[in-house]
Amino acid sequence: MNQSTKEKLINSAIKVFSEKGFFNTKVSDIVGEAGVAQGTFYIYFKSKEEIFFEIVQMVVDQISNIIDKYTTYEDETRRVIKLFGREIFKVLYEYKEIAYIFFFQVICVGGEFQRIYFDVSQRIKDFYLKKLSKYPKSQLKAEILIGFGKRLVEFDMLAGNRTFTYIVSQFEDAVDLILGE
Amino acid sequence: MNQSTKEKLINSAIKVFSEKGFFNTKVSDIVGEAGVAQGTFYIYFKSKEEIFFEIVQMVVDQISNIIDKYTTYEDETRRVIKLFGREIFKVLYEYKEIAYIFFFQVICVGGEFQRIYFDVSQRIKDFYLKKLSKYPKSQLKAEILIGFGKRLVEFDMLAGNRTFTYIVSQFEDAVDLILGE
Amino acid sequence: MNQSTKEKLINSAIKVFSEKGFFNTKVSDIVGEAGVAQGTFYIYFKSKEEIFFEIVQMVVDQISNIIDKYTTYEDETRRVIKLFGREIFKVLYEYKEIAYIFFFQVICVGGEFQRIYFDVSQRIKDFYLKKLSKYPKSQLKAEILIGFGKRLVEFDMLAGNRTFTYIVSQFEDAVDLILGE
Amino acid sequence: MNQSTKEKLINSAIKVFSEKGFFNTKVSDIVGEAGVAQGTFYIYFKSKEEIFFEIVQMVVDQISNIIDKYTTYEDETRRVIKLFGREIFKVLYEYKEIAYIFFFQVICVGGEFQRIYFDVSQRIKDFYLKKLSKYPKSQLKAEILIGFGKRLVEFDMLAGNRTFTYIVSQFEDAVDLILGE
DNA sequence: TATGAATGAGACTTCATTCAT
DNA sequence: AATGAATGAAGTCTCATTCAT
Repeated sequence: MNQSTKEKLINSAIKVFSEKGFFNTKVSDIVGEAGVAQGTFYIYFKSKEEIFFEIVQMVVDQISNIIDKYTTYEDETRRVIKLFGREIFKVLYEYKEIAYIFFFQVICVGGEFQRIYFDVSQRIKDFYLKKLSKYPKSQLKAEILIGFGKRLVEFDMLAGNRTFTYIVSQFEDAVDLILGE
Repeated sequence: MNQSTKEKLINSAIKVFSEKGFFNTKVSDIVGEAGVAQGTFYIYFKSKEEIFFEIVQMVVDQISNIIDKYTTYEDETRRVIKLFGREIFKVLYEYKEIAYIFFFQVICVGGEFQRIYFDVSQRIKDFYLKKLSKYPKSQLKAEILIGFGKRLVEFDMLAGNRTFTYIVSQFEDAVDLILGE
Repeated sequence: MNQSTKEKLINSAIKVFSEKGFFNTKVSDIVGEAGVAQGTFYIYFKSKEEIFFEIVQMVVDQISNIIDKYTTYEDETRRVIKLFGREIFKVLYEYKEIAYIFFFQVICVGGEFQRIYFDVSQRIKDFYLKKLSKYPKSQLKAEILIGFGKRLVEFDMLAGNRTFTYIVSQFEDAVDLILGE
Repeated sequence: MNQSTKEKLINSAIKVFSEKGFFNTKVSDIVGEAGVAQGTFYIYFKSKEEIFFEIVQMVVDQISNIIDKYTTYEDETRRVIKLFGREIFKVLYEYKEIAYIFFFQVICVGGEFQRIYFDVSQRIKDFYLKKLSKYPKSQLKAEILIGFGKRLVEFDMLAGNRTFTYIVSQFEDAVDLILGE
């Protein structure tokens, strides 16, 4: 079956938002890219904010799922964290454009989006904290891991365009360094 | 002496940009806050971009100076890095609103601003790299330090409103953890 | 038997027009109320104007019939006028929503509708004139009766929601006052 | 001094509203008539509703003043009512276009405007009631006078374009007929 | 007949920028 | 330098109407 019109709009919006940013994107850019009429947009979305929200929600949901999955995953800490990281990076790598939007646009849009961003961030931190609870300086280590993870996404994956393998190996090296050994 | 009109405009712009973000700020907000007429703005700035640029340049200059200062500063690595960090945090702490703009707005505006942002980031990384050149895994350690530093600024200083002392002590702990001991 | 689709549309349109007015009513409101699809509307009506026209025509026809009936009705003037009034009020009372549309919406829509409105008004006036032709100041009395009748409809029946009996008795009192006794 | 821009807009709006009605008037019609740019409209008025409101308020104020003036005016009832009517008609005659808007547009726009319309109507009725309080059937007579007055405005003055003298003499005749003699 | 997604013209509104004073 | 009214391009959004199924 063909892509539904709504899907076409979502995909076009992802493309355009990631190219020009939220504020520099006009609804006319999105419909132009999708090849539908201006009015069609408003059948599916109340506003530009709404389609942006749906897109952001996609990343948030994916990340949430991974957090949930590994929160209850029983294994050696170091292993769990590495697997968790690998999976997060995999999703973000696969949906780079959406990841770009999430990491580089969400904060600026303000309003509820800022909250969503910090919320996800907090949940990742809580995840690390829980896993590291038996380690000394768990708080500090959690912060370092999350800071480095974000750095990897923003600079190596999105801006630097490094390979997935590189990202993951960097992360694993960092885990080893921080957890000792 | 009184603030010059241009200074008034810059200060108002800093306030408003940091409250509402670049795109949600109207020139009329800036002049309203400054208490001058709409037209006066264009005597001092060619456009909204230009005043934003001047503000961004203020942080960039400060950071650049600190980088330059410590690049040629000869002392034990760990000490240099800690002093460097302390000074960076001090400036950002003092000019929180400008820091907010730099960390949360610059990337979204796009165009040359994105370049400026990554440029500063790169120079800090080069600084760390140079200082850590004798350490094993210097590349990784530099990345971790910079990622954690940014995390401290964004989450603890700007979003979380922690004290300056807290920020600095966290940073120093991280340096010790990462450089060993 | 079931209401035909066209009847459903007419009835829904009457409801919605009388609630929101012609201009504030969307075709989507009408079809929504009727429970049919948007496109169905255009099978039965060329445009929003056309369904409005059909509705207006319903009142106009009813009033016309009553005028015709009493124009050739031979009896004492006072009696004829009272009976005529009673019957007009009865129809309007029964179809309050349509009456509302006729009295409060038709003039604003402009175009041919304004003409229709003044046309009906003129015919009622002619009716009164004819019936009162033997009375002194027949012209003035006709005008007073028609002005008062309209007032009764607009303020007491439609806006004020008075009973049918009240309306009629007011009208009869006025007839007596104006024709003497 | 020249007409201020706001005055130009008000005058153009009066012209256009009275020609095409509220809903068929576009802001672009008003600014076109006034010879100013589209954006200029929004310096002075928040919306089309707002300029309409200001115009409606002009009639309401004038009528209110006349009501106030004659409410406390002591003289023979018949004389007071005739003078009151004459003055009301004079104002409406002088500002026919605004009167047209008030009598033929206000009801349709809905919302607060409907309330304003019925409010004025009620105050005129109260005025008549007070003046006629010593007369038998004062309620009925008040209603008749107001119904006829409105008829005169709508059909003779606005639609029929009769002279001011004609309107006033009709009204005075009606007063005499209704109050006796 | 009936559907309802799609269209696109056209309205409203905002706001960076200009310019005469 | 300073003003602030005016501009108009550009964007958002609505909705009557069409049309393929």
